[in-house]
Amino acid sequence: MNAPIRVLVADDQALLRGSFRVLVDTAPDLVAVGEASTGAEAVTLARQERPDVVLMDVRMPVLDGIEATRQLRAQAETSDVRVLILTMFDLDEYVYAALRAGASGFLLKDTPPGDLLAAIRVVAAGEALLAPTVTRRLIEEFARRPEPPRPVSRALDVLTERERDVLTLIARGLSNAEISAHLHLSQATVKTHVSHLFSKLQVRDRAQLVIIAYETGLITVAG
Amino acid sequence: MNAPIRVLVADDQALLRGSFRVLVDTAPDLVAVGEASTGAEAVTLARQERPDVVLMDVRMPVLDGIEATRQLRAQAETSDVRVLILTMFDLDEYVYAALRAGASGFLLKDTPPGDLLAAIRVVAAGEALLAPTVTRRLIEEFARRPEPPRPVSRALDVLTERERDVLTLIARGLSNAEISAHLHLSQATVKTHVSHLFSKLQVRDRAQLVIIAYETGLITVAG
DNA sequence: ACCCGCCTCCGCCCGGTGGTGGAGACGCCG
DNA sequence: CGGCGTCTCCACCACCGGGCGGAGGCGGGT
Repeated sequence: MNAPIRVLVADDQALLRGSFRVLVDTAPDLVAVGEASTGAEAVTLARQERPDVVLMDVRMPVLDGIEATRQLRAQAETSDVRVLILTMFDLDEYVYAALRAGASGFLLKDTPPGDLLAAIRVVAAGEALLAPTVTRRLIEEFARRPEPPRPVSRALDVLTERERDVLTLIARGLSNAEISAHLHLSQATVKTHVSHLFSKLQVRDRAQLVIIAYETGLITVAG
Repeated sequence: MNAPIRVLVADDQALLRGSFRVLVDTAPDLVAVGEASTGAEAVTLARQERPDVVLMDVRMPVLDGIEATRQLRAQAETSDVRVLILTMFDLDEYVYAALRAGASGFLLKDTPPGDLLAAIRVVAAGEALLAPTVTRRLIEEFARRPEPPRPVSRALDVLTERERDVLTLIARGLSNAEISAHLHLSQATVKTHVSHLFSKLQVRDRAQLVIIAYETGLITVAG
């Protein structure tokens, strides 16, 4: 059998800390290697005890669980530690911040003991696990966010190649004169293309063209 | 006791379909209400049988599970159906596409029977559930999305509140006249604000203001 | 050969945009 | 109180931007 999974419990409530410790030690393949009552303590203890998993409360004095997670994951010595966040409240801010801080899991404190132990094993194995409500909202957030299949082509494939060139430069902030120089065209030609862009894209002025360029993904913010 | 959870099984392999059906019917609170061997079949059957949960394979003839999910979630009559994706492979493309299509869960076919039944109950309750490996990668993907690190204030905090108002409307494509109407100002005032924006932000025209609005995050693409 | 779409260019007109300079009202603060 | 910043408004002017109509070359498709 493999070495037991080393678990560190960080929570400012002694009672909860104790019961988690007992729970962990009832499992033959898990061993509690320490308790911390603040985030700072958790970080230093983790350096000494080298746990595989830290059960971390969100709300703790001195250093909250989110920030403690961030520090653990950022420091070379402890960056292989998996953090399982345990909280009373599954508030969005907590969840997103925790996941970004590098947590591998997010469970509510009313999780059945057996599930919690299973979660520790999952997290120790390098996988991740979330409470169902958290999963749902993460999915919603994910689905709502970044639609890579931008309707780029959808809206812009009516344009000719040249028109797309001009649109791109407009979206870079160039004037008609600058575009004509840039593409070795006369200003008249540029104006023609611009007019075609207006009618094809159903807009009024170049400012609205810039909007379309961003909204369709022809231009991206970081670019 | 509540009414049993109605489950529809969609998979092109008859053997698998059958065993899932048997499994579902062993649970007293679950009832299998139909089987579909294609995505199209799943969609039409879901309209008749009104299941609470559809167990959906990704790879199916005629209409794949992703697209079938999208159709189920899009149609008013079946949009309250929860879809639980079951697949052999937890490929990234499948996962992301499925979640965006509106799936409430994503499990591998080697999931223990008990876990699968539990997952069906979770999904039927309106929550969500993912296989641990899927969860891990969703979190990574989510964390990698570099949250709007608002350089907004950095560049735009030299602006007065009113100027930001005007900038926002410019970035929506409004003309000076429209802005004046929108903010109950005279066009002269709007022009003043716009001029201030030009000098403060070191740009030449409103098209370039739109660019800045997007680049600083004052305006975001999804909005 | 013919048509059609794209790219290129031209002239004319005019209106919104943008530059400059100034002014009054209000609230804040030393 | 007297400055200071913000918000509001005005007038004048120049020019770029945009609408409109027209035209020629060029390549692809029927």
